Formats: sequence, C-alpha cells, structure tokens
Amino acid sequence: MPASNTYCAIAKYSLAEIKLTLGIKTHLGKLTNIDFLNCNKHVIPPQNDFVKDIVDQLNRYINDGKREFHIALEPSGTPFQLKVWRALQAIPVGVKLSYGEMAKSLHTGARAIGNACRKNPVPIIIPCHRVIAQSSLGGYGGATQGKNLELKRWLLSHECKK
DNA sequence: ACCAACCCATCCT
DNA sequence: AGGATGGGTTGGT
Repeated sequence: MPASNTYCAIAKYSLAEIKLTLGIKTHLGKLTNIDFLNCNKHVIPPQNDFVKDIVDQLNRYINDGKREFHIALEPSGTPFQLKVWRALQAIPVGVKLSYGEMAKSLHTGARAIGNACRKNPVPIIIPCHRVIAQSSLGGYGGATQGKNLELKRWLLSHECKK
C-alpha cells in the first residue's frame, strides 16, 4: 500500500486528532505535530530519519495489524505513568487485558491505570487500546464514547485479522 | 510545602 | 445505585 493510502486511513480514523506525536522525544530531538501534519498532507516528505521510520512502521502496521513497533520512545510523564506505559508496550499484539488485571500486576488500582492510559502521549504505538474495561470497551483518546472509540474498536479488530 | 477537594479511559457489592 | 479505589490536578493557606 502506498504511503498516501496510509495517510488516508490515518485521517479516516482521526489519528491526528488524538495527537499521535505529542511528547515523543528521541536522540534526534523532539518530533513535532508540524512534522506529522506535513506528512499527512504530503506537503513535504518526512523531515528526518526518525519521522520516516515511524511513517514506515505505521504503513506496515496499517497493512498488517500483527506488526510490532520498534521505536525508541522517551515520553515524559510521572514515574508511575512511565511504569504503566512500559507495561503497555509489553502487551503482545492480539492480547487484551482489563484495567483491573493490569492494576493487579502493577500493584495499584484500576482507575489509576485508566488515568495513565488517558495520558498516553503516543497512542497506537504505545498500545493502550489493548486495555479494556471489565464489561465494556473502556475509553480511548480521553473519551468514553464517540469517534475515538470507533478507532479503538478498529485497532483491536485490525489486530485480530488473520 | 502542605493539604483538601475534586476529577477520572474502573471495579465490586 | 452506591461506595471504594489510586494517581493526578487544582486552589487555598
């Protein structure tokens, strides 16, 4: 699939709206929203190798939901949030956990996990969509209903396709 | 610096 | 329906 289709898919599921790139820091410096907006609109190609790498990996993921991300992230957050986000990245593709289950393994409370997920600066790549509530889908992108939840549902089904 | 009060992508009774 | 829960934020002193 060419890159343009990927960006269509991204636009379709409002990825930009949930601020994908917010807070990503790397050895190449901070990736800004501008970088990604420009990528989306095809105004200019990715600005540097890091952005290009992310775009490539997103392309592969859109093609194949089983694809894992290998991106060195340095998101900024509280120690607790960093711990939760690390744990999120350890959840394999296709696995769904509940907030309560995650809370138990991290010795904390379910709502605290939800709090940290809500603050995830790098949705999709840090796969907070794999955490769901006990008896419902739970929230996504700071919302408990609406477009963001459609994206969460899509991501989960995308990762289940064989 | 501290504390009280509130906010939540939850869960249990 | 209501209460417990834990981390974060805000606003007061």
